[in-house]
Amino acid sequence: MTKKILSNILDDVTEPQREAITHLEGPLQVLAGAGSGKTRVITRRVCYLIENGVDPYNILAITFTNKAAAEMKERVAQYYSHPGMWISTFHSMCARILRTDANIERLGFSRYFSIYDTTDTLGVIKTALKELELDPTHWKPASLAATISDAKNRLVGPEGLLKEKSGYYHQVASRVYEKYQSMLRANNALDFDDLQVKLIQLFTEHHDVLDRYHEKFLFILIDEYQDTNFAQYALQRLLAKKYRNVCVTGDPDQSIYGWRGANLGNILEFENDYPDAKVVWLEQNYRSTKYILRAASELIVHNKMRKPKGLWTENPEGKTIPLVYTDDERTEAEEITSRIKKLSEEGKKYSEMAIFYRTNAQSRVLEAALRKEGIPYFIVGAVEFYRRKEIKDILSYLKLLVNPVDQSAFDRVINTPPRGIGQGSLDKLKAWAAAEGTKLLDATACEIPGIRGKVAKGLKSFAALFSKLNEIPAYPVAALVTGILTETKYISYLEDDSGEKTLERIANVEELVNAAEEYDRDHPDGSLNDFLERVALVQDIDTWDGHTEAVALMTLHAAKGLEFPAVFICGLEEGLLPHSQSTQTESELEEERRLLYVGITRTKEELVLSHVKRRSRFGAVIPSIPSRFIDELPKDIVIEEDRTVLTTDLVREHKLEYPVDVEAPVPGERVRHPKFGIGRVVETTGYGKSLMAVVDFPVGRKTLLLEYARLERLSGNTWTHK
DNA sequence: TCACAAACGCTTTTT
DNA sequence: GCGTTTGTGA
Repeated sequence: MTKKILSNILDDVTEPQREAITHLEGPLQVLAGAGSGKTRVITRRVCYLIENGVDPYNILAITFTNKAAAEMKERVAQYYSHPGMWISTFHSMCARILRTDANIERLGFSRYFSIYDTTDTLGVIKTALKELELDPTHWKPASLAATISDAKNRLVGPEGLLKEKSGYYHQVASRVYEKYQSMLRANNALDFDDLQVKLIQLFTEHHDVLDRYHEKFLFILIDEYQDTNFAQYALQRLLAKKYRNVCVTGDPDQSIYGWRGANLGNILEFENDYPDAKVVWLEQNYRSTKYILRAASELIVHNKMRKPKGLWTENPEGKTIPLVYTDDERTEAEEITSRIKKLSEEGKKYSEMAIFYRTNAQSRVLEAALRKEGIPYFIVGAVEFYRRKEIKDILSYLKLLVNPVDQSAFDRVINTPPRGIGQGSLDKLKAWAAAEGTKLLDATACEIPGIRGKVAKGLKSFAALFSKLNEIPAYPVAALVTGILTETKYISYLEDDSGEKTLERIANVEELVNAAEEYDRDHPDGSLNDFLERVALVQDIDTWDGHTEAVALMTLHAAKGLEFPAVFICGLEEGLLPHSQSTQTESELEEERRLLYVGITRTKEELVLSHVKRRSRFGAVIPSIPSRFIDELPKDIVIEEDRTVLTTDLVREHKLEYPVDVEAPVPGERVRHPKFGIGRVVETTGYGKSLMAVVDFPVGRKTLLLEYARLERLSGNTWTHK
């Protein structure tokens, strides 16, 4: 029996794959080219470990998405049941360890901590700014959030931030950072980054805990290692320190999360960290046709910072790659749609096709075109379900029940549905609670000086509501959610709003009840806490099962790790791909190139690229320049199909509906911007409403739409733009 | 306090 | 061009 499985595992693999699968102890690095059977190698290796007597309980596998984790579980289960084996993302693993064995209590939090998403984080930062009496129009909460997140991912604290960077901005950022952290602590909440930071802190400060996990995770596998950031790298080093049985897999050419702190160096320097590491290269591609692979390879060799590799395939040559050129994004969408229809008529399923784009904003037009033709589609990462207002409202009630000091959740529900409690009364309540040392939640049941009448009644009703909700058991979750809906009359609150979204909102709330029911069914020994944690850590991609009979629409980032027989990549234009915000440094540009590389290599058989002559952006029409990456693709297999009707002259002669009434600044001219200060104009593009200027400011290079940017001319007269 | 309108700022990618 | 924030009046 055992023999049979073993032969199964090694039956259909190539020599390099076998080497990786059968490597038992010591560090291992698998450099796996796109489509080289990496997932198969990882799952087979897990099986092989179990086969050789390793207890699944002692294996930790880290994947990039929950979806990938679920798939791996399923695949391993074909061979073995794997009780006790951990397959999860970094973030889920961190949350899970922190909540176990009173671990997080050692760091001064309770195990009922809330996990804050981007929206919650932004809210806390805004409150922090208010308390520090800083102007949020000048100190952008989003930018501060990014600075803080970046620091955390490098394991730099507020003091560290102050030390490493001079300048007023970082002084302020450091203060906000500190305030933000103390507020999170008061709320018993961790943000996404904290999950990792706190676990590292726990491991560093409490060696007994780390020792325990050394003995548990004897074998560690980390996938998509090229996209790990410094904190994740530190976790890897800590966890693998004792037994060094760490296997990392990845492809430097597919590193696309540099902007999120991912460090390509982690994968490039694995051999320095572990000089005795076995290195296996997987270079045979099983996914794509020869043409597709050649297009991808010829593109990626333009990256200078890279280890060269020779990806090859025995697959057939395949079809050439059309590069469709149309007038605008609408005709582009129509062209794609009609090709999808044609493929469908030829027998391809909709679920075998995907459209990739650089920015989410591009999905709207595509969606409209698909809907018009009645083609089913699924958008990965539209407005994420769990980030919607109505869903966050209900979840906030749940969060507050689990974690009564969660102020973010409190702020959200105190007047939702409306109870006549406005900002003024809320401030009074908070001040009083702080002075009395009372919990905010308890304060709602108290007599507050200065609060009478309608507001006092509203507070009382909230207190009564909450004690009622507290009587409902926390599990099953679905019953509690239904209880909240009934007691708060949430549905009729939604119905009071006569807007167009009302029906959709109600449907969403019902969907949440379904999700809770599903959770209860799948997790008989679950808990509300666990449900909330899963919800907080869902990724867009997780909600897509891949079996639905629909065309998949997603960003190039979301496409990582997937494959489709037919792929459309649209918007191959300067400013979009590469994106205008990512062309300042060579490494940013190389990441953009890798992004297109990832997109191309998702394709099995048919690839269609497209770009347009002019595109709407910020509501204005802007002429587009073909992406520089187009020139880097092999001309004999990437064939342009010009479907444009408008001539360039028509565009130039302003036959379009917008007027030309903006006087352009001249390159070299000095200008002042209300936020960025004084800068020098580098170049101008477009005309009329779409006139833009590229300006170098002390804070960096910015592209500004002149109609909106309040640019002031420093030399000579002020020009007017109406 | 809340509803509505006007102004604003903005889009890169996400755990 | 849109969703969010801010300002105004009842």
